[in-house]
Amino acid sequence: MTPTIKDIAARAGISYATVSRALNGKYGVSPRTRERVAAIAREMGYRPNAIAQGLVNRSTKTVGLIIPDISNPFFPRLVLGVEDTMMDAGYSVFLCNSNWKLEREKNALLQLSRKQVDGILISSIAARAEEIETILPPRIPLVYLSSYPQGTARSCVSLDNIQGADLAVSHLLSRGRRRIAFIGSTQEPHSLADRLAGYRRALERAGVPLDENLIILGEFRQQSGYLLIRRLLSRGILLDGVFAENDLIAMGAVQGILDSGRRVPADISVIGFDDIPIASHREIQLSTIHQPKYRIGRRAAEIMLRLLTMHGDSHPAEHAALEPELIVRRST
Amino acid sequence: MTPTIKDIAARAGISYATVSRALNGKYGVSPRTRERVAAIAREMGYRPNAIAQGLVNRSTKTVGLIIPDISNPFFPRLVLGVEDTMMDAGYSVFLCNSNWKLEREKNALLQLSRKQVDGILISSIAARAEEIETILPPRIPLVYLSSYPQGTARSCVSLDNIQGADLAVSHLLSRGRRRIAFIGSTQEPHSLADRLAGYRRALERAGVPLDENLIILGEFRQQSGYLLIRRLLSRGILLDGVFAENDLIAMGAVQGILDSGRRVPADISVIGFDDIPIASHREIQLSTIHQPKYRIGRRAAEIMLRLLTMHGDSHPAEHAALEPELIVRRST
DNA sequence: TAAGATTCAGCAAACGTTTGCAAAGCTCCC
DNA sequence: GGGAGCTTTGCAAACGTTTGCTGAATCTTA
Repeated sequence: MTPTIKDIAARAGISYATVSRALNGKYGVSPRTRERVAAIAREMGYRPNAIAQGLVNRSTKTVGLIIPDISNPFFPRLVLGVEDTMMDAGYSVFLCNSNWKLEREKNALLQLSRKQVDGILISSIAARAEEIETILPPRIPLVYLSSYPQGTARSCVSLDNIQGADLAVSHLLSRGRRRIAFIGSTQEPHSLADRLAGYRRALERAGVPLDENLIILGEFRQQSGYLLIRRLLSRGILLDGVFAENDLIAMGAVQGILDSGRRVPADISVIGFDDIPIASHREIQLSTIHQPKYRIGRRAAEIMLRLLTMHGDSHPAEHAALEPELIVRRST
Repeated sequence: MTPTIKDIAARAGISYATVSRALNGKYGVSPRTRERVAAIAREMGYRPNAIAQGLVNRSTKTVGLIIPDISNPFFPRLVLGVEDTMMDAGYSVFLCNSNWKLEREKNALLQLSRKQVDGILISSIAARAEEIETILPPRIPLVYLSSYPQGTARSCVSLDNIQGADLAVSHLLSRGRRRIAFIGSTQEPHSLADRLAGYRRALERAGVPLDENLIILGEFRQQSGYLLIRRLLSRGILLDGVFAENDLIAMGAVQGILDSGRRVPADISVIGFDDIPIASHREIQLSTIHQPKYRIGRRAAEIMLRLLTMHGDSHPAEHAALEPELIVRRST
């Protein structure tokens, strides 16, 4: 059995309350006993039981991080950003993958609240805040990152998606493209809405008429981009540009375009979103909107830490909207 | 405040012991009170406090997962495999990134043991088992995945690295290559040793003399592969094949070779290891040794679950060595 | 109807900590 | 030498559960 505070107390011939105080550097312990306790603790290989501490302190030094899918290349650096900063602050993080399912997201929220996490960071796929926030006790710190539901009063860290989409589409327009398809995913309703809004805004500002036939939706996967663009092209619909809601879709679209005998970017320019690592690869060179994934994670974690230390006094929600950045590469 | 078992008891006018038994389906509660308790619990939105349960049950339904770097494309699917299966079994998982540093790995181990995790899965960079196993209380279930230290008596799930390297190098030999460089990383000593052993074995069997100048080491990064191969080529060392310890290095090597004016695979064939997602991309087409990352994760988690339910009675270590699979693509 | 068996519920201890309060010991000064 | 005032320590409750033991109530059976 691993030694407890009582074992140390017994060995030192003092009460375990004193041991606790000595170990925690609390006021009211003589330097002599403090040292003695420290020595014995070291010798016995004592490790504080964080569960017991959590029970009495009502704080577990633990947060939950919910994302759709760690194997999607957008998320690893986001997660790393969170993990690094939380770790540095002495917190552990529970990672939960929702697999793009609201049910699993809710379930993760439930499990995390049972586990008494001190806070939750979530890249949510929920469309509306009530869908998930009602699951949680109202005072638990919650920070959205990268994607958040409509109508939330909680802190968010994300890119300005409207602006980003606008940037992407404007770039295509500046390349003389006029028939620009939008290929998106229904998996993240709120991101979709924003990026679609940016798409519309850019077209409108340029005076290019919107063609609803050019808007098609699937999933955030390469396969999806491939199939959707092929279907579009095979229906004989004219287009000279594609704005994909993420890079995976964009890459699939590029393949689909090539496979249908057209050239990229000569015939059709393609731009994605996210700037996942592979997009910059020499053989791929996908134009895209850069998202500073690690920074988003770090920033969200920093906000979380602030909420955590504020210890309940008024939660002024912080909405950090990072600036999107256009990355022009070979595909446009 | 979230309601506790006592609040329910008060509301139902019974002792909280009975509530506990009712909620847990324990023997000795009449159907009537059982139902009443369930109803009240539901109505009050009761959530069992897993921390309190953990304290008395001495089990937290939580495991730790330590990997070097989630942003390395090898790990996400591994992590997903673990997370999915542990989640299904009702466990939560703490994710820790060691950033390839032994110190951080040890620190994660320490934190996890403080947090009273029921078990630990680790993709360790430690060279020898003592370096890390001495940190842990001896009875805690520990499973290595993908990479493990020398001299451990714990369960492991990994590819047969020697066999995999042999396969890769034999493939290059079968393509008529005789001057085959090995580009590896010092970051995982044990994997390195095995893959180097496989490299040697294949050469020896083919009667091809080993040239120590062809063995160079750096890190598991693309950049590293690029720089190392360029250095090699610029020194005028002849070679017609490269076996890289992982795909990232291999991809860097391919770039380096191209940039120095040689062709792949015409002048120099390149094969990697891992089969990360990008390796199969149409524009990349890297030959490699496939690692079933998700399956490794799942398998390790399954072993963990078995250890967890065996509840301490004799830990027969299980060493699962999965079969490597050669994937031939354009780079060879 | 009474004794024995069975069902149901409550008491209290335990898990490993932290911490408010009280007691004990010491120093110091008059 | 006797308090005052301070420092050091201990006692015990608390955090939210689970569970062994005991007792009360109910049911069986002869």
